[in-house]
Order: sequence, then structure tokens, then C-alpha cells
Amino acid sequence: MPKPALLLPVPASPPGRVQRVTKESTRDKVYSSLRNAILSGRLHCGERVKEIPLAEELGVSRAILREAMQQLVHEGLLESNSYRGARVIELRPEQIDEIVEARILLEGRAVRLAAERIHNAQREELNAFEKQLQREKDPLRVGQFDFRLHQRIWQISGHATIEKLLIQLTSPLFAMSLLMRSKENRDHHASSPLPRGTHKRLIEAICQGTPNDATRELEAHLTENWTAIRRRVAEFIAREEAEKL
Amino acid sequence: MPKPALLLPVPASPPGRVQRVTKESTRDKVYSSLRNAILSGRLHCGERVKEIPLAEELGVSRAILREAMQQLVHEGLLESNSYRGARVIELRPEQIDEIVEARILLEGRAVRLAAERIHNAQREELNAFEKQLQREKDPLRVGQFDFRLHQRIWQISGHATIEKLLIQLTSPLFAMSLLMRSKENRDHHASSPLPRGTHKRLIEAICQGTPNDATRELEAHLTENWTAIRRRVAEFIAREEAEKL
DNA sequence: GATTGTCGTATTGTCGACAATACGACGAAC
DNA sequence: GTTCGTCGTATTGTCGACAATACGACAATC
Repeated sequence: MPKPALLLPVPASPPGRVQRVTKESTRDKVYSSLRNAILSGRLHCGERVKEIPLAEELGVSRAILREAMQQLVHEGLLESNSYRGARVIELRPEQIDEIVEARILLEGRAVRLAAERIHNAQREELNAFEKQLQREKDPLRVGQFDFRLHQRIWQISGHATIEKLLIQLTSPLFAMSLLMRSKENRDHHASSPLPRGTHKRLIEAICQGTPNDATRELEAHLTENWTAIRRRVAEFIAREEAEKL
Repeated sequence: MPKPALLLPVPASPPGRVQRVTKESTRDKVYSSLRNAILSGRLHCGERVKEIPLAEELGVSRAILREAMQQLVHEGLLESNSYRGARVIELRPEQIDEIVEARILLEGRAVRLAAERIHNAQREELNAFEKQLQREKDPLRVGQFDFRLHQRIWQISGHATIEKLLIQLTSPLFAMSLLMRSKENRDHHASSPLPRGTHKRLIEAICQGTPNDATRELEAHLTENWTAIRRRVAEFIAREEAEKL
């Protein structure tokens, strides 16, 4: 039985209508493909990533794949030891604490700026996004919506440096929470839904242009959300350790 | 006339006394070498970085060099456009503002933690460092000492995530301030020394274990320091623009 | 004289092959 | 039975060569 493809092969560059100005290099396509694979759970946390099979699956040379992987290592989604290969990262609870702490600092400023600078069109967009998020039932898609919603807020803040740092900081977090959900589904553990009330209040604060409220709501939102995830990660790791012995 | 070597060729792996456990790969050596070259001003901001000559100078293949450069691009020290090569970054004043703002957020927390967690041995180390910094006359070396001192503080904070972000964030800043100094020396502009009073008070606050003072002193230190640099960058860019026309 | 088309070259993007290393299996010594 | 040495294989690290692209120079056209 042919195993299901984990990754989509890199598509030949689509013939843009007017010869696209910014040609995307193969490396960038491989990078995006790999990143998506991790951030959508097709490559799950802790999984070994071998170069030759992956290069074949993607239809590119190992050199290119290595450059893309290099980038993901630097971004914190992969970790590699020399001659011992690369794996998708697996965060320890203490690391999650650190990341969330840094995230609160940076995103606190981002939502403050967003509340100060938001336009009417963006207000509508955020509200629409939030309604969509409320309607969504599938927990996996809820997580992805959540991620994209936050990213949009960072964009609205207009602070490119903080935006970049936040993307880098939260990607491993997102991958890990994804792993939690899929493992919990597989093992038939209760998969409690994300708390969404704080989410709504955060959006409202940003749209109403009240920076202090926005920052406060963000802190509440993140701590509430991630103490739960953190506990689950700890339990998950404990279970894994137990299985090993 | 043979031009002076910008980079030291990558040395063959020195035969460690007991066969070092962590073998440094060629890529890592190339990465460090290149990074040092930028952060010590041997490769100056805005300079084009060509792969073939550089690979020959370093005595490695282009593939390896590309992987190392890739990493520096992600770190923000190089910027590259497809088929148009890579250059050392050149920050615009607005970017400096953004970086310093993010830095204050993160380093504010770092010095707070450092003040809470510092040990006696580390207190002495910081004080010694600070005295050394006071004695130093060469402005270039002052900058390097300053950078290392801050890095040591981040380490003492024990927050690995914030430390990593800060290194990434400040490297381009440091490279740019270096460029300023060397250009100013060359063009015989006045090169005003860094203000050091705030520096001393910051160290004292950390050593005395007063987190609030430490955070406040840090903010003073950074804003004082970087508004100066920012102004100089703006003037420098203005001069360059004028030369072009 | 300015604009546009063509081409050559310098440089980067991509690839396949070879060298070096880690890790597990297997067998020998105690 | 356990420990240690040896070796084979799977996998990564490194390299040199070929293909694709950008950019400037030069010629042709209006």
C-alpha cells in the first residue's frame, strides 16, 4: 500500500499572467512546503526528517532541501545534530513558559499599536475573522484560524520587527499545540476546546481603540490558553517517558 | 598589490586533545567567520558579498558558504535578492527605532531577571567587565566590550529564549553602529564617545538586586545611546543620497 | 538623440556524486 | 551472561560542474 504523501511535491512555477516580477526560488517553495507540513501537523513533533527520501518526495536536490531545512532550524521548527539528522522540535514545558513570557511582552506592544492604528476596513475584517472562528467546530481548524487571526493583528500593528519576532516565536508553539490535539484525538483523550471569550474581548478592545484594555485582554487570553497547553504537554511527556520504561 | 584579507581562511579542524565531543562543522566555522567579519567591521554595511571569491578566500565550497550565508540572512545581517546577490544589511532610521523598541521590551525583562538571579561570582565578573570598559579608549573596542557586556547580562538572566531573540535583534544594530564609527573616523567627523554613566548605574542596579531600578536604568541607557546613533545614521544616509545626485 | 532590441558575461541557482560519520549488529574474550 | 571490539550500512557533510538569470554594453530603429 502506497503510504499517503506527507508533502505535496513542489509545483512547477505557475505561468503568471504577466511574468511575475518576484520569482519564487525553489528553495523558498521547499521552505514553505516544509513549514506548512509542520504547521499543519503532517510532519509531527519529534519526527525524524531524513534528507534523501524527503528530497525525492519533493522532487528537488538535497542541497536545496538542506538550505530550506537550515532556515527552519534557525526558525526553531527543526533541530539538527551533526551527522545525526534533523527532527521536528519537541518543546519542554519550561520552554513553553519562556516563549509565552516573551510573547506577552512583544504581543502586548503589538496589540497596543494595533488598537492605536487600526482602520475601519481592518475593523470589519477582524470582526468577520472572529465570527468565522466562533462558528468553526473542528479543533484543528480553530487552531489555524487563531494563528492567522493573531498574525493579522501583528500586521495591523505596523511594527515589522515585532511581527517578525512573533512569527518566529509562536511557530514552534503552534506546532506543539497541534501535536497535542492530534495525539489527544488519537488516544481518545478529552480535547477541551480553546477558551474563546477572551478572544472576543481582545478583538473588541482593539477595534474600539482602547490600547490598555487590549494589552490586558491579550495577557489574559495568552495565559489562560497556554497554561492549559502547558499542562497537557507535561502530561504528554510524562506518558511518553512512562512508555519508554 | 594583494588586497588585505577580509576574512581569515577557515582553519582545518584543530586536533583537540581528547577528540572533542561536539565537532564543529565546516558550515558553523564559516558562519562564525562571516559573522565576525561583519561584527568587527571587516565586511562593512552595504557591501556586496559575492559567493565565488568568498568561497575561495575561505577555502570551502560554495554550497557550504551558501548555507552559512542563508543563516545570516535569516539572522538579519545579510539581505539577498534572487540572482542579484547578497549584501551586508544597511538599516534605515525607522528600522533602528523598531529594533530598539523591541529590544527595550525584551532586555527590560532580561535585566529584571538578572537582578533577581545574579550570583556573587557573577557580580564580580560584571564589575570587572565594567571597569575594563571604562578604561578602554579605542571607540571600536568600546563598542565590542559593550556588546559582550550586554550579552553576559542576558546570559545571567537565565532566560534562553529572550537571550536568543536579543542576540538576533541587536546584531544588525551593532554592525550598523560599527559602520557609523568607522565612516566617521574616515571622514574626520567628530566621533562622540558613548555615554557611560547610565552603563555604570545599570550594572550597579543589577548587582544590588533591585529589578525595578535595573529596568529603568536600561531604558535610560538604551534610549540615550541609540537616539545618538539614530541621528548619525540619518545624517549618514542623507550624505550618501547627496553624493549619488 | 532617445528608445528599444539583442547579446555577452558575470553571478547565482540547482544538481548529482563522493567522503566522512554515527549507529546498530554481530562475534570474540572474559 | 556480559562486555568490548569490529565492521557494515544508512545517513549526513562536502564538493565541483552545469543551468538559469540579471545586468550592462552595443547596435538598430524611429
